[in-house]
Amino acid sequence: MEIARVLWEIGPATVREVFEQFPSNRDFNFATVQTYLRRIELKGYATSTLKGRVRTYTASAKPRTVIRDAVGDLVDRLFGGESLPLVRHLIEQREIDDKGLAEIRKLIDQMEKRESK
Amino acid sequence: MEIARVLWEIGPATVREVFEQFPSNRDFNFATVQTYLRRIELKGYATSTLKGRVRTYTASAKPRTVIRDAVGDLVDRLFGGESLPLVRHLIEQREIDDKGLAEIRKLIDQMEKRESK
DNA sequence: TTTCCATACGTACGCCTGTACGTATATATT
DNA sequence: AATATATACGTACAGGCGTACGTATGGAAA
Repeated sequence: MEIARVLWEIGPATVREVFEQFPSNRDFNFATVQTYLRRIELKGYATSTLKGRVRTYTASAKPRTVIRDAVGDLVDRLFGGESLPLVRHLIEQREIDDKGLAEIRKLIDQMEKRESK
Repeated sequence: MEIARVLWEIGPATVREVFEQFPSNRDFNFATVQTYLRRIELKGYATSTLKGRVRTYTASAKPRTVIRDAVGDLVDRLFGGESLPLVRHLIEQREIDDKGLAEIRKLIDQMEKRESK
C-alpha cells in the first residue's frame, strides 16, 4: 500500500524513483521496493515496461477502488459493516483538527443538498 | 477481529457461545473459533480460565485500543497518516446515510464546543 | 579493456492468517 | 457399563506479507 500510494502520487516511475520517495525514517532496501512493485503488478494494480535496462511501473488500479476495498474490509472486521462508527471513532478520538471538522461539515451540507435533488 | 468483536459484545463467553453468535452465512467450524480465541489470548487481547471442562474467554484489551491501532495502521498505509481523507472518502462514497450525516454534524458541534472551552 | 555500479529477476525465509483435522478425555445418554 | 458427544489442545498447511539476499548482466568509469 505504501508503495502503491507513491505510484499514484508521482505517476509512472522507476524502482529507484519510488525508492527515493521514502524518507530516511522509512528505510526500505532497494530490492524490497523492487519486490513490492513486482507483486503489485502481479495483482494487477500496476503495469510495467522495460525501457533499456530500467523497468518503469504505472499504476493501473484507481486509488478509489483499492481504497474502497481496503476500507470496506476494515469496516467489516471492526464494525460489522457499519461505516458510521468508524467516522464517530475518528472524530471522537480527535484525529481530525478544527479545519478538518469545518471541512467535513461543509461536505455533509453538499451531500445532503445533492441527495435531496 | 470478528471473533474479538463478539467477545466485546457478549462479554465473557465460552467457545460455543462465541461460535453461536455467527449467523449461518458466516459459518466457521467450531475448531476454527477455538483457534482464534487461543490466538487472541496469545496476543494478550483476552484471558481465559478453565471451569471444569469448559474454557471461558474474557476480552482484556479494550475495543477502543484495538480499534485505534487498527484504524491508525490503515490510515498510515492508505493516507500517509492523515485521517481526514478517510472521513472524506466515507462521506463522498455515500457510505453514511442521512441519519448518520446528521449525527456526525451534531458530533462535530460538540467537539468544537468542548475544544473551545 | 578491465573493473565497478546499478538494475532485473529468481529465490528465500520467518511470521501471520484463515481454516481446520485428529486425538485424548471427560461428561451425558442409553 | 458401554457408547456417544462435546470439548480442549496439539498440529497442519497453504497463501500472503515484510523483508531481503544472491547472481547475472549491461553500461559507466578508470
